[in-house]
This record gives sequence, C-alpha cells and structure tokens, in this order.
Amino acid sequence: MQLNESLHLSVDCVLFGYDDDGLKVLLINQKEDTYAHVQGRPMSQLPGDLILIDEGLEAAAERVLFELTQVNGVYLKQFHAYGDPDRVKDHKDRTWLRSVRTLPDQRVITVGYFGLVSLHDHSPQPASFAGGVSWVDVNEVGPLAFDHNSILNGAIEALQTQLETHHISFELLPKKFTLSQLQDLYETVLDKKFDKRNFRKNVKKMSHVVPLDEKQQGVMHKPAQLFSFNPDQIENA
Amino acid sequence: MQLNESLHLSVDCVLFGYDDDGLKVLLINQKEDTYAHVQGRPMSQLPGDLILIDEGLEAAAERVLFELTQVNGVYLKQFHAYGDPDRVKDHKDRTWLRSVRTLPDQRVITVGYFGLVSLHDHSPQPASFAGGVSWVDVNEVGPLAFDHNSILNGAIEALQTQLETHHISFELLPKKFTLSQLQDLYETVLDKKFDKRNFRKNVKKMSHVVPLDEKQQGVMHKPAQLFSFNPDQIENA
DNA sequence: CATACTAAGTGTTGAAAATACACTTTTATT
DNA sequence: AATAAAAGTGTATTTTCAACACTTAGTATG
Repeated sequence: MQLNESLHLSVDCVLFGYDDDGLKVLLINQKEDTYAHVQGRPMSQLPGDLILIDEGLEAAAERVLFELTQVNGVYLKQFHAYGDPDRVKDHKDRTWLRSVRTLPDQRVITVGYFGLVSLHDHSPQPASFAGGVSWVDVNEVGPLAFDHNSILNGAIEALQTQLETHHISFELLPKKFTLSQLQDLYETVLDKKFDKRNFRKNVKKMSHVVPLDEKQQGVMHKPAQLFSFNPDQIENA
Repeated sequence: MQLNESLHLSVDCVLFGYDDDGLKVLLINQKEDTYAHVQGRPMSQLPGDLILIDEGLEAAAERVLFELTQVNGVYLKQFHAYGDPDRVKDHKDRTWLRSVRTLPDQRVITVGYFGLVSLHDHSPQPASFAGGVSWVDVNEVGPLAFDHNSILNGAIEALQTQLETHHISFELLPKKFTLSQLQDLYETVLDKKFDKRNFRKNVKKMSHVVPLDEKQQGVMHKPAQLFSFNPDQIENA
C-alpha cells in the first residue's frame, strides 16, 4: 500500500473581471518555447502555482493573484478541489510540464479559487512573466491546458450561486455605478434577462445599495442616477 | 522559496446517518494507548485517511467509508478543502499523531466529503479496527481532534444547502417512508419547524415522491400511507 | 363492544412576492 | 427645434407562502 509520498498540491485561480463589455477570465498563455507544438499553437491555462510548504491555501491563492496582477485584497473564494490522478497526465500537457517542472510526472491535486475584480476603475495589467496574460470573455474561452476547462466551469457555477445568495456584486462594479450596470452584471453572470422595473423594485429593497447625490456625466442621453454600496449593510451571511 | 516537497493529503468523511431518533455522525475514538493523556480521556475524530498515490479524491473517500462501515454506494459529496498549515500542529493532537504516523510532523491538507446513509433499514455496524466507532447525535458532539469540529460544521452547512437545493432526502430515509418521516428529516436537518399541511402540499408537487399501495403496520394509531422515491424523476441538476 | 388514545390526514383564506407590461423624461447631437 | 438614446416610473394579475383546527383510522383497555 503506497502512500502519498510525493504528491504536489497547487491552487488554481479563476479571476473574473467585469466591465461594461462583459465577463472576462484572466488566462495565461504558455510561453512559445514551451507549448505543445503538436497543437501548432500555445495553450492557455488558468493562473496557478504549487503552494509553499508553510502557506495556507487561501494565502497561496492570494500570492498567485498578486504575482500575476499586482492586485491585493481581491475577493477570493474556494469552490472545489480537483484530484483526478490523471489530471496532469494528458499528452498535450506533458511538453509544457517537462519544460517548467523539476518533477513533471508528479501527480498534482489542485484547489480552485475564484476571484472577482472590477475592470472599470482600474484594469489590473498583469505582470507577464509567464508569457502573455490576457482577459478573455468567458464565452470565448477555447481549450485550456489540463482540466482547466472544467475548473473554469466549476468556477462559473460557483460564481452564479454565490451571486444569487450573497451580496458580492460590488466586487465586480466600479465604486459608483448605475442601476443599468448592476442589472447588466446580473444578466451577464446569470445568463438571463430581467425586467427593468421589477429589477429596480428589488434593488430598492436592498439596504446596501444607496443612491448618491450624483449623476452620470458625458452621456448623450438622460444621465443615470449613480449608486454605491454601503459596506456596513453588507452581511456576508 | 520552499516548495511542497513533503505535503500530505488526506480525505476526511463526515458520514451522516439518519433515523427516527435524529441525525448522527460517525465518529472514531482514538485508541486508549494512543490518545492524548493530557485530556484524561480519548479524543474522537472524523474518519479520514491519507490518499493513495494513484487514487482519486472521491475514490479515497469511498475507500475510507468502506473500510469503516463496509457500506458501498454511499452518496458522497465534496464540500471543502482544509489547508491551514497548523491544522495538525495542536498540542492535543501530537501525541496521537506520533503514535500512528511515520511522519507525524508533516503538514496535512485534507479534503472534506460528506456522506449520507439511512439507519432505518440497515445500520452499518462499523468495522472497529481503529478503536471504538460510534454514531453520535450531531447536537451532542464534543471537542474533536484537529480542526474536525469546523470540518463537521462545514459539512452540516453543506448538507443543509444541499437538502434545500437538491433532492437528496431519499439517501437518508428507508425505501418506504411516511410523510411524517420525511417532514421530520427536513426539520431535523434544517433545524426548523414546518407546517404539516403546507409541507404536504409541497411534497405533492414533487414528482419523484410517489405513494405506494401500502400502509404502515403495527402502530397504535391511524396507519400512515407509505411513499417511495421514483429514481427516474430525480434530477440531480 | 364501547371508550380512549394517538398520530394521520385534509382546505381555505389572506398576505406577500413574482411577473407582465408601455409610456414619459432628460440629456447630447444635428 | 427635432431627433436619438437610454433612464426612469406604476399597476394589475398570478403565483407562492403562511397561518390555522378538526376529522379519521387504527390499537389498546376496561
């Protein structure tokens, strides 16, 4: 009976970024000289890394994100652990692994975290030490390395249920936002349409969404009332 | 920068058993000669084990459960990974670890699974190679080893949301059951009361709960109609 | 065999929440 | 002054949720 003498554990981060243009994921392109040439083009993957020996899981996720985006204080939530013994054994992934890992054949279990950032105010321009780094629309993500497509799907589901049950929308919006933006966010993430008047009725019941004495500027139509979130009113129960 | 040269990974199982007497968890009592004598009494813990080198996470959880309960085909669901670097470093746990592990100081990350069994039809009498094994009412669980109390709490929360969103109650009930039993299950797990008539109205809408041509027997009151679950109708979406 | 005990079983009403639906307003542009 | 574009607003209907109390079928007892 062989125990886990040599397992590796990593975290993979699904960083969602939102702006008026849609919901994006941060992906890394494997470097040209390392990617699977079989495919004829570089594979993309989720940002992830092996955890350090004395590092907590969430701390590892924070570190990975900071190293990639230089952004701190991102909302982060664990959603699932992926431990299929063959999850890093696929042929397409071996080339890349051999080029970056000292022990490329090692089994790797990974814990998935999803993170949320607003691309309105600041767009975290990722440190690209790992090759290209880019924001890709969630609906236009191609095949990813390893089992990262299913990790991404898991993250999307987790985000959806989280958005419906907890007040996390402010993580994806600018500090000041319009109700149309809020509605758009819900429609994009949950992939369904809402009635404008009913949506606004519901928002009025949310004590943590507060109107500001300020209106939208520079738009060539009726300027919208701006709102913000009152942090005191956000119970993350 | 030190990587995870020597991490251990385990699964811990929170096996819930239900009967008319309440909701129970399967706990293991550490053997007399290994427990923390400081406390003056043996500690209990959740059944868990290091995963094997080529074993999937869910397979590991199944194996642990089978070894302990001889029960196969248990409903199992992953709910959270616990990776605090100090989660097995507490003084009270060291004595026990030193007595059972070859590398007692190793950091252990664990993935939590919860499982469901009905204690009505059969009561899985656990193989007790690990010392005493017992079903403990969830409301009467004392201090457990490691961070197992928080793992247990995590499992209870996961079970609650799962019961509200998915049709899993049949995992905890006998094949034939009364509506009172079903209601009791919901009340026990969710820890709140339901109105009998409203509850039955809702059940009538569930197409997977079907009445049988059979009544309760040997009770000294009006015998209840028996129901069962129609597996075809259970969408685990 | 009548009575008592016990849990099963059953409907209605009012309140609240969810849905469907269309026109007016404010600003910038030409 | 006219137009374009999205903001903003109310009501009626349907559906869901919540509260509430008596009758029924069987077993046990005298």
